[in-house]
Amino acid sequence: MSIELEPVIRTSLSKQIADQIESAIVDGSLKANDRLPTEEEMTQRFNVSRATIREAMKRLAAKKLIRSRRGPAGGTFINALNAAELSDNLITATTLFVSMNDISIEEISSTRKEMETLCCRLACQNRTLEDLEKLEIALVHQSDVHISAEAFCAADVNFHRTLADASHNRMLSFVMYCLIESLQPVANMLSYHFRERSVILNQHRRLIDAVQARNTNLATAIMTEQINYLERLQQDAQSAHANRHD
Amino acid sequence: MSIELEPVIRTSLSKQIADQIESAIVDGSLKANDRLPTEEEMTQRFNVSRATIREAMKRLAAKKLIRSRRGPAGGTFINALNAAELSDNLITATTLFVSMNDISIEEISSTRKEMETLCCRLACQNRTLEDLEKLEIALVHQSDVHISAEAFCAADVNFHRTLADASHNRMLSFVMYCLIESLQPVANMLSYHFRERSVILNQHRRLIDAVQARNTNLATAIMTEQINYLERLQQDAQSAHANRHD
DNA sequence: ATTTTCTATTTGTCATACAAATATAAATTA
DNA sequence: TAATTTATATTTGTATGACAAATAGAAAAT
Repeated sequence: MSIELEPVIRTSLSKQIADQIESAIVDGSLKANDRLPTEEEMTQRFNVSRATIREAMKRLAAKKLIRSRRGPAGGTFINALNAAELSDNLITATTLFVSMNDISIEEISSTRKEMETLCCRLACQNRTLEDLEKLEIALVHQSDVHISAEAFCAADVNFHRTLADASHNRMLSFVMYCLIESLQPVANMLSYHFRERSVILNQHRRLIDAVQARNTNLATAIMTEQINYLERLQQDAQSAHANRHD
Repeated sequence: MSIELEPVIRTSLSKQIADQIESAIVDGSLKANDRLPTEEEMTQRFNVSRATIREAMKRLAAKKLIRSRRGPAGGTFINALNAAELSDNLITATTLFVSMNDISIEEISSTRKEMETLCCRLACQNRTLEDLEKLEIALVHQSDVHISAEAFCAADVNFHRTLADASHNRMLSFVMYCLIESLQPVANMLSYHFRERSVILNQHRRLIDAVQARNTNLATAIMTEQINYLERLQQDAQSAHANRHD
């Protein structure tokens, strides 16, 4: 027989259920802090076992779309997602993308350069006194000579995030979080050396001043200088590493 | 008694297991297409029930980190993640971010404008003949007058993605996927009207020609024109909507 | 009035069984 | 012999039932 049979799509029940609920969240029929039915109720509603319901819930929990609590007033609730939580997801995804697809330093670096200079332009335009204060605080933290390499890196991420926030464009901030994190391995490497630390700190000092003065050209120039500097350092480290293996 | 007791952190077992495996993927100890032990083996390895292992697996599956297949040569495998699959995750996150945080049209639009013009610049520099062919095909699909509004939107997303890919910067492509999708509701709205469709199609036509001629200024100008056009349309629609409720 | 205890509810985990898919080996057929 | 079919073992998918742990609110005791 040569009848063309539709290939039966067999998606697991837990995925189907998770997808249904996710759609309901995205299209707004389920709102933040809404409570889902209990697992027991859902077994009846969807006519599947509790194990299946639970697997569906874990799928949603992995995306931070829901949270669960035990007890009488407990249950499963839709999460209100802020930028920090969501960017967590983005960062894992971006990190994996970079490592699994062999994205070159140049690709990351050039994208980041363009976007960070965009942040600088907007920060010069839109920065408030509060933004300047936050940048100063971030720089003070990063300037502490006693902090570990990890702490220096975290402080560096924080400085760049603060700068992104000063653009007063939340969409841009959101996207920047990925990129800042993606170039972090470099900073991680170099922060062991105090000489490189001071170069970075000096650039950040001048960057704040330029943003304060709303000097866009100067600010973008300093940012470009920093990212070029980081790119060069990483390339040097890579070629040194390659030579060791010859 | 006033002893300071460490608050016992009680993370669910399934989350702990999922996190362990995710770390192993991120740090490279688990590579693409590696096979995880069978669920039965993992119950023994982690000393938990199979249900718990399965909940952990579903958490990873939700992030597309693993895939599973039944049967003797089946099992659970680490996924090789390409941009398209990962951007799926990003798009949900971005869509939720935009809807839950009331990100304004201006914020999305200005970010997209900057980044799409960046794509144009790089596309003019780096485009190959293959890229041009792909853009032509994308435009042909979008030009079909018989397609539905949804299909027109999908074709529009495809065109902009193809343009992003023509930049030959995969990091940039990756980030662009979020933004293209974020402005999609607008396109969705206007694609019902054939007059607006033809405006978009005309802009795309000129865009391809400009990229082919490597005319950066012209390409970026057309892109800016399109995004401004979309922004204006959405603002008009919003104010019309607001007036209805006065 | 305050504290303690009880109780009911809900998620978290475990154990076992069977269904469904599927690759490989074995048996059958042309 | 070669191709096809059938059996078999393996692995994930689903169902069921039970109990543990957390916890909010009611009831009881102080």
